[in-house]
Amino acid sequence: MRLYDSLSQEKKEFVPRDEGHVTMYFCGPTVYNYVHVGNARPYVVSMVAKRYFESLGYRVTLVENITDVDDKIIQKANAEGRSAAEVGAEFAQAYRDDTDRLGLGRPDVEPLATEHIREIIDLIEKLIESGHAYQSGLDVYFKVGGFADYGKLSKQQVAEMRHGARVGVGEDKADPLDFALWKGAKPGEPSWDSPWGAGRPGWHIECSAMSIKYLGKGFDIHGGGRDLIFPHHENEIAQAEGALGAPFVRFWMHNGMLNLGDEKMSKSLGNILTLREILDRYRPEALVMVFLGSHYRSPMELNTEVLEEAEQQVNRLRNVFAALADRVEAGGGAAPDEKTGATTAVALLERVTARERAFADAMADDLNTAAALAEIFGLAREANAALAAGEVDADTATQVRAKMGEMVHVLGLDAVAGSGGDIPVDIIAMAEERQKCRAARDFTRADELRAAISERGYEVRDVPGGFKVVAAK
RNA sequence: GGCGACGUGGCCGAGUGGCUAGGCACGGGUCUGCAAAACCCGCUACACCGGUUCAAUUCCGGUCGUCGCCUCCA
Repeated sequence: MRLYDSLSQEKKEFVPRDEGHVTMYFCGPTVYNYVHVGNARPYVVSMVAKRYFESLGYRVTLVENITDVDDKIIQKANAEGRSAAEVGAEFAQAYRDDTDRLGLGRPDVEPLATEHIREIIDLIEKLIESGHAYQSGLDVYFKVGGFADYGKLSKQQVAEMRHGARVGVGEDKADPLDFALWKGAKPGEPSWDSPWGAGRPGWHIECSAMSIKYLGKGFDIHGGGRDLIFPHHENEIAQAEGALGAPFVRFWMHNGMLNLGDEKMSKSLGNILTLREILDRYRPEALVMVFLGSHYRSPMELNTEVLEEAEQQVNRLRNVFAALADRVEAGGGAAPDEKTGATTAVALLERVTARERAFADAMADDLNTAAALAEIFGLAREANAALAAGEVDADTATQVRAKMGEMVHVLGLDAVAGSGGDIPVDIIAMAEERQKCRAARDFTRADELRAAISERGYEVRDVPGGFKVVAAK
């Protein structure tokens, strides 16, 4: 496959460092509150990438950190009279709960900064020994001027950056561009013992320390939002390569930002910004669908329109899976056909093969999920058409369903292939009652029953020889 | 000011030097007691101005506009 690397700014052929094993690290959220819906994008991108690599037969180790110590967490804790650890733990769990609802599974490792203080201190010591860092008062800073490649990821000129650089209060840096590796403890702050006294790690160092710990030097893919390119990832490179004396990462993968500026969203729904709120209003797979609909590197709109549209797209895929399942359940062969005859099922399987290939090509081209998704929709139309024509036998339906199931699985849309859950018996009873009314041509009563079923969140459809009840949403 | 991305049909959004993206919405039809689902048909675009080319939405230059980053925001 070919993967875009933000450092070289080009698509490159992706071959893992270790044969058969892909190593990935993504920057997760800082948990000072419920996560913003924007935090869901790198999570979804990384999980889909993992699934894709797995579909190619690779073993994948995906590490995604959770930053549970930083200024905002401390601020919130102090404002609420709680400990920073308590606030961090609460929202780290909320983050896991929220992303769990997306149904994509969990990264292989989700390290917390506070549980890796030892590794962080070790890395800082290495940087001091190699002359890349220095102690100043109770703080330790990285010496940017001593790292020749500084700026290579963000394409910034060090001299230019120096113009606008600010130095915060209480900081005593040799160069305004130097950044904190270790911050001496101030009153009311959580701290850990270190060779430089009690303090806490700077933001960037945890990712260098933890990614190296779990994935080693020169691992395959390091990802996160574009906005992290500078300073976060630039600094990670400086720290890691300064300490390792070797390349840190092989591919830098950055997802585009979400555009939430749509006034309709804020007007009608009151500024939905947290992932939690979105998931309370829309099916999780609809949000995943929205993410898949645009390329991961592109900026993306997120508003009520696109979410509602995605709900429709989810319905469409659900329907075709349900139709295939029904065909399988019905069993038997295809209805004899006048023109196309027995070859139609074969033709459909050929379409499946062609679509699978196009799907694979799209994903192999820098994870083009939008194009891959188009293949699934195309196949949905073809399968529906063949089903409607009665040209699909149960065996073919089984195969088509399995192949489509594999495709939606790679994209993390397993939910659309599911049975949709059991229909409550009383709903079934109402639908049966309705059938009797229809048979008796009591359409008024039949329509009342359908309305009642609809109010319970289900939809009854008349199909040849009976009826079908589906969850409305 | 510096770095980077981007301007596609009613909306979202892929992609390409000449060949239908896809979805949603909309209109017409088939089916149907009604409806839904599904299928068929229609809707055919590429900011603007130059240039290169037999041919540009697709390459090059410029203009206008939008967005992200430029010290701690995915």
